[in-house]
Amino acid sequence: MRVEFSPDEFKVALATSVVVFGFDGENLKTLVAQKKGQPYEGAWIIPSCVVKADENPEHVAKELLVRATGQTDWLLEKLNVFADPYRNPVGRVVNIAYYCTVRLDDTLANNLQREGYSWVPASDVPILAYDHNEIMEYARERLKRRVKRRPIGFSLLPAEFTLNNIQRLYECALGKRFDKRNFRRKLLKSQLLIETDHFIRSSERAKRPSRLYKFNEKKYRTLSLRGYDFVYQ
Amino acid sequence: MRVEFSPDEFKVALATSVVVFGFDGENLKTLVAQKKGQPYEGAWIIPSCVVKADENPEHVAKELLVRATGQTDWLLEKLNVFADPYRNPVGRVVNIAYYCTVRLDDTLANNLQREGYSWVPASDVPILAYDHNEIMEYARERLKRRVKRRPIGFSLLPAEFTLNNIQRLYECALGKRFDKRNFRRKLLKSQLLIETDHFIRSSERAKRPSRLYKFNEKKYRTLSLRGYDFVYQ
DNA sequence: ACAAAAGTGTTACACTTACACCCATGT
DNA sequence: ACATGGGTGTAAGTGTAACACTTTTGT
Repeated sequence: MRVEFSPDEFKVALATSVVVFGFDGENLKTLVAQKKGQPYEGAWIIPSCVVKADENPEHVAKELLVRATGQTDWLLEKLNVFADPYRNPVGRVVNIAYYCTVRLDDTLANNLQREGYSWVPASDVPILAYDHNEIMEYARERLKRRVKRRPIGFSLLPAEFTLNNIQRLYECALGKRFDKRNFRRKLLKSQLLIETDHFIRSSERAKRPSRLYKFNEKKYRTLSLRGYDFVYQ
Repeated sequence: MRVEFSPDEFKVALATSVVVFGFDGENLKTLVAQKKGQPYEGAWIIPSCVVKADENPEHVAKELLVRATGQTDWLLEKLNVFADPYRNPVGRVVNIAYYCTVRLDDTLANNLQREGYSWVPASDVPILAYDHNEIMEYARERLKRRVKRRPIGFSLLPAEFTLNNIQRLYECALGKRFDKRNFRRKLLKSQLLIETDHFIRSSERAKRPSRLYKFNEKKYRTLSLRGYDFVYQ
């Protein structure tokens, strides 16, 4: 068991990647970028950044998102480290990956487009450079677990949403279908939703408008404190 | 988004730590070591090791365990990375942590003692150097989740064990008590146990011997393949 | 009027929980 | 005989899953 470091052991570089998930009302999306410069020029990658030896990877990841979107309130969660010796051809680079969820809206989409990012369906991610598909897969699993265990879904939805929206989101995130009646019953029983007086038409073809709900944050905080878990599986 | 590395960004060192859990039939234990040399001489730490820039951290972690115990079949699971910039006073050291479970027996205990390791109760870990208490806490949570979700408990038990053993193990790992009748019913229904014809007396004071069971690995493999989750919470 | 999606209840079954006594054995 | 932990069953309640029709609205 050797835990002393000699100077020539400080030879590793750090990178950070952030998997961002968004939901457009229909499908779950994730953010990718196109790599400039060698190696892998033009290849798709997860938004990523070099971390210098004196930097905090989470800060660097946050700054990356702030620059890309102009938006400042990012709640990142550490995913894991990806550290295969030969994952990067230029040398030993250890990647510390994060993930987060975001409310997709037009301003955000436009800012990102200007910066060269694209949203792709989370269920159909292209081949990515390095080991980024592995990181993406890991993030996907984490999202599944989070969605099952707490009402994280709300961070992907607009402030007001329909029960159909949230059911669709859960179906995308977990990759299965739910019975409408059972889903609603369970969700409403949790008291995490507040019924509003607003209605919206889900599409051109839909005639009858559907009711909008909002997230009961106060209730959620109370439930969390008591160790409540949402659990939908 | 900068993903090009300049040579002077390869300045970070890697370490790996392995949290090892064992169960002695009564209590859940974890392995600690005493640090030699500065800094933190004599402090308790999680078994840890330097990872050179061309090494695979999981291999290094495995070798550490092989050296310490003489035992070679280690199934490590990556926990996470611990990468605060100032977690190590000698420079930027990024720690990639693993955990594993082991059947505690006398040979193992003796080998470890010779190497300067000690088992401490998992519920009462001393203050550790660096951010090792944080790593330990993280491992503890992971163990909880694993125990809930799959019959990982068996990897902590001897080949044959009593229902009281396994209940005690679950109670230690999850930090709560279970009703004996309900616990047994649930466990036996899962068909993951095979009843043997062997009996053992749990202690000097116990008069009636209790029946030994063994793990039904075949059944488990079938169930796993079908996406079965053990789930005890 | 019709097309489209919104919304709504009931029943059977499985699982969970709470609970207390007799049994087998060694001393 | 008694002390010790080993072992067992039942009933009430809760949650889950399967199932199809009516309502509202825009065109």
